[in-house]
Amino acid sequence: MDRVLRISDCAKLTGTTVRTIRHYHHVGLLPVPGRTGGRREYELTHVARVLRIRWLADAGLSLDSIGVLLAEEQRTPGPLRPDAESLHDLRATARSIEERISELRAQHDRISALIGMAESGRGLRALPAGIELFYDRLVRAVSDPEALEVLRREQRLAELFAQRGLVPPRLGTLVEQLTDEDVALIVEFYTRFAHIAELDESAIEQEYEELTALMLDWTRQHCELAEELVRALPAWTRRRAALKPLMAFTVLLTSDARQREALHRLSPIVMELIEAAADSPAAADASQAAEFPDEEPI
Amino acid sequence: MDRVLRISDCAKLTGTTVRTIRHYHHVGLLPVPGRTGGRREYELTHVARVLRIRWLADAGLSLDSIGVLLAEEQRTPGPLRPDAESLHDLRATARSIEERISELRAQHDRISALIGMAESGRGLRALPAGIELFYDRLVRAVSDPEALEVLRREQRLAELFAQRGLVPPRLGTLVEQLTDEDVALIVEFYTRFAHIAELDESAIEQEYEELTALMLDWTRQHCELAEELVRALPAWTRRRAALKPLMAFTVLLTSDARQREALHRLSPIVMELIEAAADSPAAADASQAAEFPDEEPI
DNA sequence: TTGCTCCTCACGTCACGTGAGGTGGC
DNA sequence: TTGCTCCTCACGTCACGTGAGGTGGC
Repeated sequence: MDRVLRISDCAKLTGTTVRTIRHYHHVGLLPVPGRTGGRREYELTHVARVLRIRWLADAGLSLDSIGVLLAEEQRTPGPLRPDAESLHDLRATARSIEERISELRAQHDRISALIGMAESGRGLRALPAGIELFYDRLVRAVSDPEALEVLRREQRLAELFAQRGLVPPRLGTLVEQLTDEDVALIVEFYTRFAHIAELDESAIEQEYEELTALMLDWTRQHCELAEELVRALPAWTRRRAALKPLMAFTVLLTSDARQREALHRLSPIVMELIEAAADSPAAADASQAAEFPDEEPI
Repeated sequence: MDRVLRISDCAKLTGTTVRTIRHYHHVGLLPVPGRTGGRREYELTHVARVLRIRWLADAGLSLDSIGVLLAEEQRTPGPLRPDAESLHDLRATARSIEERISELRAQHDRISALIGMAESGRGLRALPAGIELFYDRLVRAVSDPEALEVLRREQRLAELFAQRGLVPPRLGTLVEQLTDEDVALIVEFYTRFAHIAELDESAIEQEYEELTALMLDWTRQHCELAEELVRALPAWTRRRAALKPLMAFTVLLTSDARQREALHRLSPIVMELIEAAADSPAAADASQAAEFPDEEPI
């Protein structure tokens, strides 16, 4: 008198598909019922089992974990009582769900920014708008063509760094605080850097020192802003070791041998400045780090 | 003088792996550079291309979408300017990320509940605690062994329904409002239902009608609570068509033919009551629906 | 006889990870 | 000579979806 349940009935009653039922057979989660004329005949126990599987799967558990959990069921009927190992597994799964959610949130932030840029017709740029504007300011202030070329090259490099996630949005608002005086100084720096190759061998050593002094002076005079700029960087880029690959990258974009040499001379100074700023007491606040989380080093 | 970039350099500079670089070659996203002695020699263009790919991938775009987007780049150098189709694709991707996030949030809610139950030693149950307690109340109030059996069976059924997500937590708090008087009425109902098979053929028709009257009376006297109970159900279960498979399920658990017949007689009444409550003006508020979203019908 | 459901392989999904087995440069 | 990196297949991942090709019951 009992109506026979076919696989399609089982699927409908459990809100799944025929293929899902077969898959659970395949991975050994669901016993294969007896068959008549080749057709499987399901019973209520199968339906109940599938519902349990789906219930746990809807909580994000893998079929493997479900298998372990339901194996314990065999020994103790009634409500599932996960052992210590399964409880650990549940917690691990919960954590990985949380991680996945925050990854997806980060993705959503990024794609929303992309959509915003596409809609505004600005085109997709990795650099924050504030930094783009800052480069525009510099370009307007530069008269020397060689310096302009160096500047353009550096902007391309900055775009590449930004694509790697090394340029947090905060940096864009910070550079807007720079005065015309600051800009003039930076332009002077770029111009002298661009022409370093034309100097006599004897004058170059002197020029290195003067360029270094220029940087140190500015940093000393704008101590707070400089520290804020450094602290806006992702934490791992502030460590000396991490800057090495970044430098390698920069050097790759610089074809002139003298300019490369200059970079090799100047970079230790920059690193020292950054380390000093990063080690200052105010740098220890965790809020910045949370706002722009670390990524793996290059 | 230019240092040759090996595939490992390219991977390091872009923060990826050698395998990832090769994969991008394989799917045609990244041109394969020339080789010397079998080794590929990468240039800055390759590095820049990989960085762009990673940048977009980190925003959640598929490699296919990235391919389309970067194909537009060929025609117009400089910043990417997605056409209407790509913009549409960006929006679709953003939406699917949002959907995925809310799925994962639902999963997290469920697994958190499971962990809570496991920690409290209660065992994993799909039924809200309030409903478990309600069944305990009923069990204590029942003296008839046959009625107890029907009750136990119904609780098992409720657990299965709960695993399918048909029993929102809200229902648990609602049933706590039921008085001892209500419980007595429900116990009477179960007891008479359990003994329906023992009646004469002639008396059965009368019993059906009296059981129906019992239900209708209670519903009329507790109009508000009854409506709230119905509205707590997921929206799709409140439609007449959706209840059919649920009934099929219930009948499956009922082996006694007379009880089945009773179910077939009583179920249209229940459906009418539910439909009436669902159609009442107060039922149109969307907040309930959002709190417990619809799932696909069985 | 025509649909319908059922059956068993078996490949596809998405973005790579992970060996397997072999070669070239220091 | 020993590591190290490079190369090219090719299978594995996770939970099924989607045909392919064939059979049994109404």
